[in-house]
Amino acid sequence: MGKPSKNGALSHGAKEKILAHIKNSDLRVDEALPTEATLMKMLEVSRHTVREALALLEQERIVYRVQGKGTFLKRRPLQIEQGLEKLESITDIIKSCGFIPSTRWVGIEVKFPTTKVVEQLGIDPKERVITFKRLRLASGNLASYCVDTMAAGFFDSIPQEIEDESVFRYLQREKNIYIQTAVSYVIPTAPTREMVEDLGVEEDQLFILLEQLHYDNEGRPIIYSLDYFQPDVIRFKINRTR
Amino acid sequence: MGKPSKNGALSHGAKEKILAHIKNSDLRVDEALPTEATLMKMLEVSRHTVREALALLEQERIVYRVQGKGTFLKRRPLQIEQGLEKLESITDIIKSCGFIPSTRWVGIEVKFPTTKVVEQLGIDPKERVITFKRLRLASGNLASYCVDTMAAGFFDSIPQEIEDESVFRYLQREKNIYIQTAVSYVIPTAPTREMVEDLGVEEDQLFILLEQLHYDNEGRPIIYSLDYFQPDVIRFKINRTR
DNA sequence: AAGTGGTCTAGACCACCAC
DNA sequence: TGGTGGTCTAGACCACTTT
Repeated sequence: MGKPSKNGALSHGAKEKILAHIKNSDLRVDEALPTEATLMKMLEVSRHTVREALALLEQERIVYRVQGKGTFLKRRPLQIEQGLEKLESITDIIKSCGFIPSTRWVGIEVKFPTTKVVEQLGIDPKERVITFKRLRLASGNLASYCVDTMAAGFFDSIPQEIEDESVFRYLQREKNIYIQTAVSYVIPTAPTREMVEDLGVEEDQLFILLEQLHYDNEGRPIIYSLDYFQPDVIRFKINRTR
Repeated sequence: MGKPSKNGALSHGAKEKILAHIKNSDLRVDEALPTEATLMKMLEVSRHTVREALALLEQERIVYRVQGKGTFLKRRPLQIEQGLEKLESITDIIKSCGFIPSTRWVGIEVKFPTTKVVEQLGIDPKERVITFKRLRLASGNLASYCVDTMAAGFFDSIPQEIEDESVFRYLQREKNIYIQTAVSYVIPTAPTREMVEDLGVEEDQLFILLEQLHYDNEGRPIIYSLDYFQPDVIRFKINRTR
């Protein structure tokens, strides 16, 4: 019981048990959780493990802790919706909005990179890049137009495989590259000529352009993307913290 | 030396020493830091403290860790600019963009709340709210138009005091309320009629509207605000993480 | 097999809060 | 003064990577 078993299993399990306790005991907002000493006995783990579990709950904004007083249930618990600060594939964003994601391919191009792409991805100008242009649909409605560019070397062949799958998942599965962070610029914009002419978008429809550079867990730039979102369909939320 | 002294001093100090070591030893990107065992000896602290320090450096995206291999210097270290996911007062945002912040007051109103405000702030419809309307300037240029609404009870008198000071700092100093988080919606928008007529804004200028609800550290909603930003002046960046 | 980071235990003292 | 969370030490075993 007290032995360390799998990686992280104990503190994660402790967190879940504390969550269950919160629900079972019908704890209200701003009421105190059991003390750390109590939780040690309840869960039969060390104080360190209890504190790890509480740290997880604090990170998820479910509780707050006050030195000398105790640990308390935070307001609006379990309503923590993901915001833009959380990096998700667009596939997942659409899913979590309650829609069914689908993709309409506009085109795949393999060519030499523009200077902008060379600068952003830090690759050799003589190395080819691959560009995906896709429309992302949420339950059939246009949600966004996405242009993703990365080194062509990531794809051994023209990928029939990605069909409707997230590029994130493809890179992790096939290339063991984990996209961890992105730096995004938010730009309000009117649709490009290409979008009006080829995609039949209204000219006076406002879009949000996310210009993004995606990095893996070691900090290497991997994907440069331009995503034009229709704010009527996808509502942009950001959880900001000091 | 080995005694716990002030709160967090040791692990924080250890972090700073590791940072200094990174600079002194001219460590390059993707090169390994000293192992945890080595750092224990170097810094004369326990492994737990070393790991706390490394966890801080990892959170700040300065290093990454790989089980079984080591801890490595991340790419683009120390280039971590703040993005929108970091909640700052607009005063501070403008400062950190390298501009000199100033404020032009448009008006202060004390009145009964609209239903939207009642719902958002969760206050009594019979309780008065105070609304600040301000233009925020960055080195003289219009950066944003801000409409902030909160319970009038936070202000004992009509505040001459806030003059050019951030509302955040006022609330902390006078009311011991620490604004910790905000939930923001990003909406691309054309200027309102009020902005065109009263403030002389161009009609075809696109704005980003941030509709925000600010919470204190215990999760209580405190400020409801509408901020219209001119994206030409303030560039919106978000650091996204999985 | 050796070395590295990941997790867990047991025990200690400190800083802050309420009584 | 006693209780609470915050930090630190010492020691152990586990999981993953490299030799």
